[in-house]
Amino acid sequence: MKENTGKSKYVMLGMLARMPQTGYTIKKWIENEYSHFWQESYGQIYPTLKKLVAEGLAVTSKNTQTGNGRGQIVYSITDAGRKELSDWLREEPEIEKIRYELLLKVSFGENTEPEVLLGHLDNFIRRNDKLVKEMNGYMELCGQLKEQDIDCSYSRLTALCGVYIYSAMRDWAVEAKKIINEKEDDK
Amino acid sequence: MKENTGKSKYVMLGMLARMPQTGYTIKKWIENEYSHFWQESYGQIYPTLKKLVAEGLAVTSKNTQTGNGRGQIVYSITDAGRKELSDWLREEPEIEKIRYELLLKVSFGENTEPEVLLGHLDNFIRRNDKLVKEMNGYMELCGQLKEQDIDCSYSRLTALCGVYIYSAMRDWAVEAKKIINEKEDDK
DNA sequence: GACATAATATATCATAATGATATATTATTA
DNA sequence: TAATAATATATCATTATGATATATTATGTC
Repeated sequence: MKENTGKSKYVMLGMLARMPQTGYTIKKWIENEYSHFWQESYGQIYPTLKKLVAEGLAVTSKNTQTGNGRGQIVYSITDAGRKELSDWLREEPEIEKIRYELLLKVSFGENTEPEVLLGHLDNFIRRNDKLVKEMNGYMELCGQLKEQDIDCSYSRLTALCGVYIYSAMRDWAVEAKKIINEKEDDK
Repeated sequence: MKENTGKSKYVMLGMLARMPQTGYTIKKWIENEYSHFWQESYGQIYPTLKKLVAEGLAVTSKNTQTGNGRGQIVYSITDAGRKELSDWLREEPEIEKIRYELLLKVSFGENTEPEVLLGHLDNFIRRNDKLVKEMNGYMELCGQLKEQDIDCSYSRLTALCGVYIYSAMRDWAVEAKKIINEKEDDK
C-alpha cells in the first residue's frame, strides 16, 4: 500500500515550520512562490490543518485582537510535527504529476487549423516570458535578504528551478511555432 | 461557472480521433508518450468512455474474436465527437497543474540535512537523463516514420517539449547540487 | 509439457484534490 | 460615501488518483 497522494499534510507542516500562520497565508504563499511546482486548494488546506491539530502535529492560537477579516486561526507546528516533516523529507520523492493542457492541444493538432495552435503558443510564450521575469525578480530579492543575513537559499533554489522551467517552456514554444510555420510553408 | 477540470473527456476524444481503440490502449499510450505533460487513471478512463457513448460522441464495437485478455471493447469517435474535440481545441488552454514533490522537499530543506537533498537530487538527475534519451529516441522514430510518409509531426513537437523539460530539470538539479555543496563548504 | 510470469483488458472504490461558492470584516480607492 | 479589494474560514459537488479485484492469453524457462 504505497501512498502517492495525501501530500497536503506535509506541505502544511513545511509551511508552519517556517512560521506560525493561518490557512489563508499558506494559500497565498503557495500561490505566489510555489505555483511552478505545487498548488493547494482551500478545500484541502482547512481540513488538513484541523487534522494536524487532531494528530498533535500542530496547535492553534486564536488571534481575535488583530481584527483582520473574520477572525484568524493561527497554527503553529509542534515537536511531533517537526519530527513527522523530517521523516517525510528523507523519503524518496514520488514522480511528478503534470497537466499541461497546451501540450495536449498541440498533440491533437491534426484536428484543428495550425493558426489555432499558433495563437495558443503566442499566449503561452507571453505568459512564460512574464514568469521568467517574476522568478528572476524573486531571486534578486533573495540576494538582498542574504545581505541582511536572512537565509532563504532553499527558496532561491526553487525560484531558480522556476527560471529553468519557464525558460525551457518558452524556448520550446518559440521552436514549435517555427516548426509549424515551416510545415505550412512546405504546402 | 468556468470549468477548469473535466479534461479527460477531450483526452479520450483526441485519442479516438487517431484510431478506434480500447480503454487499455489509451492508458498505455498516455503512459508511454504523454507522461511528461499528462496522466490519466483507469478510474477516469472507463467511466469517461461510457459517458462519451451516452452523449453520442463515440460508439463501441465489441471485438470478441481477437481473444486478447478478457474481451475488448473498441471505441470509435463519431462526427459529433470530432466536432466537440474541434470546439475544445479552439478554447484558450488553462494554466498547467504541476506537483513536483522533489521541489517541495528542496523548499523545506532547512528541516533536514543537505545530504538528504543531495541524494534526492542525484536520483532526479539520473531519472531525467534517462528520460531525455527516451524522448530523443522517440523523436528519431518520428523522423523514420516521416520517411515512410507517415505524419507524426505534432507528436514529435510534444516529444521535443519533453526533451526541453527533462533537460531543464536535469540542468537545474546539477546546478542546485553545486549551490548546496558550495554552501556547505563555506561553513 | 508444466509452470510462472508478463501483458492484455475491464471495472470499481476509498481517498484525495479541485474549483466554485457562501459568508463576513476591514482596508483602500474613487 | 460607495464600491472594490484584501483578509479569513468553511463547505460541497465534481473530478482524479491509486489500489485492488478479476480473468484470459502470450511468453519464457526449467
